Amino acid sequence: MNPRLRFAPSPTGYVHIGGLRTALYNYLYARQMGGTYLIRIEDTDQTRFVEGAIEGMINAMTWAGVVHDEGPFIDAQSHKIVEKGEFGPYIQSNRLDIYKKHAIELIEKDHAYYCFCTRERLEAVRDKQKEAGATPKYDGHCRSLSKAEIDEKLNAGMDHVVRLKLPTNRVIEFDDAIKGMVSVNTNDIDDQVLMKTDGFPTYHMAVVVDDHYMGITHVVRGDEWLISTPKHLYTYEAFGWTPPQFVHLPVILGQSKKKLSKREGDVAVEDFRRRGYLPEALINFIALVGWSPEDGQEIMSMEEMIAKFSFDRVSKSSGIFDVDKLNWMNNIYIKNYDLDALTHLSKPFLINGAFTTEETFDRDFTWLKRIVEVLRERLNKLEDLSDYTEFFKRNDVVIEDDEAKEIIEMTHVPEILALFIDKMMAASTLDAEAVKALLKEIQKETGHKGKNLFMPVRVAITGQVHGPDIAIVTEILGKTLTKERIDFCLKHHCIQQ
RNA sequence: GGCCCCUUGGUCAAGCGGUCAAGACACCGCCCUUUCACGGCGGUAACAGGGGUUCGAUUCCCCUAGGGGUCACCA
Repeated sequence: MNPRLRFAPSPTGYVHIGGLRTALYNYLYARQMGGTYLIRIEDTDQTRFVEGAIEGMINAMTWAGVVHDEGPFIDAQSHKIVEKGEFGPYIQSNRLDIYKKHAIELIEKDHAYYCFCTRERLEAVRDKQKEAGATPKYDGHCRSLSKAEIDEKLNAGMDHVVRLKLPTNRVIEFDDAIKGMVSVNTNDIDDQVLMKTDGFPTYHMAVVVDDHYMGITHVVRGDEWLISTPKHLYTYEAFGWTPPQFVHLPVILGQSKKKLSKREGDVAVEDFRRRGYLPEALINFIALVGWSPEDGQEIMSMEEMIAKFSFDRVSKSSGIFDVDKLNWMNNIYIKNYDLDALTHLSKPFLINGAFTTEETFDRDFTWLKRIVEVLRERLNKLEDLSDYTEFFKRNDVVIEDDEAKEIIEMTHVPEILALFIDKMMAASTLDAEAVKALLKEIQKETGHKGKNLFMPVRVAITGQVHGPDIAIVTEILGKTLTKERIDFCLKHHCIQQ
């Protein structure tokens, strides 16, 4: 059978980093098996729908490189959502008739029943159960209504839901691809609401029906669904359908060992994109939270992950999202990225760092590329470009700390700087090599060398005691800017002899 | 609280009865470097606890503890 997998998000906002991993694992397996990966939108809760969320999610997934074969896509021309694939509609709110028809089928087969209990009554029942120290559970009030009673209430137009009619005291067991054998007694599960008062299905109804009709062979989803799987299994049985293979993924926790949440920082893939994480790095990293390949390789392309992925190497326990390691990995990708492409990706941060503007970017491209080239090895994320180039934004030189202050105040500094300016202005070309040669000359002429020579120049130009090779910084700045800065420094920070 | 799942260094993780218990991130040294970063070399650091089974348990079973999930007309 041709494997078919799906990622089924609710359009309630952004794509959570955990959702990205779920989608990725679905994708990796589908690709490895030569199967199909599709996206289905689970928008059965009208109250939680967020405008534009579907588009946002599709964009985010596309950016990450986890691209689906079927489901909703954004049309390049109209920017409207269009569906591709034979198994649609892929948006659940467009499938209401299907769910309704199947709910009725279940009722007719006596595997589901109408329930007319009001929310108030249900709440009261729950409260009473809780008070008595029992587990809250539907009390089965409407389970055995007579045909006449049901018809009467229905005809009277009473609000109702449809509930699954679970058998009592039956153990439902299944073999999860990651967790292994899991068994739950139906006595511990509720008669799940399948159809809501508003005519929409609940998740539990919709997944089963959709996964069946969309030919889903492997349901790969978060751990939070593990407990409700027996309900789904029973529903498959009630319909007489063959259930798919279930694969429940461990959750991703934040640094505080709590479920990764907005409170702890970035959780949306859009956030990582905005900070200048490369999609290849983010994907590579997130794949490794909960899975590792047999050969232990850590840096992997999508193709390599597709080749190496397997569910039986996915961890059973939850993992912590370690930003330090993500940063390390992102740096590796940044260092090895195609320089032209990386420079383009760096555009917003270069603009922010005041190297260029929207208008001048193309004109300055070669120069900007050089900047990215010399800075890339120290970037954890493209966003850092703004920090590392902070000093370029100013026309004055701010002495960073006491260490820098001590250096710039040394008595021989004005002499060196004056010489440096003279020689620099006289130079025909000012590339890094020329600057080095020129510093060499100063060394010969003044006798100052090593730290005593290089550091004053560095501090005079940048105000800092660290940073890229000073010759390269000079090359990037050019004659005019370098001179301006040194002049400023001589005037304001140096002790004149 | 009931039910279900999980438990190797600070973190990600190899391991699937016999290993000096890999590797990576982070951290700490040293080297490279006329700064920083990169890179190279090295180091600190773990099988939650208790019972079994076995010639032998990190590995299999049970109990305890801890963590997580779930108990909605949310997904």
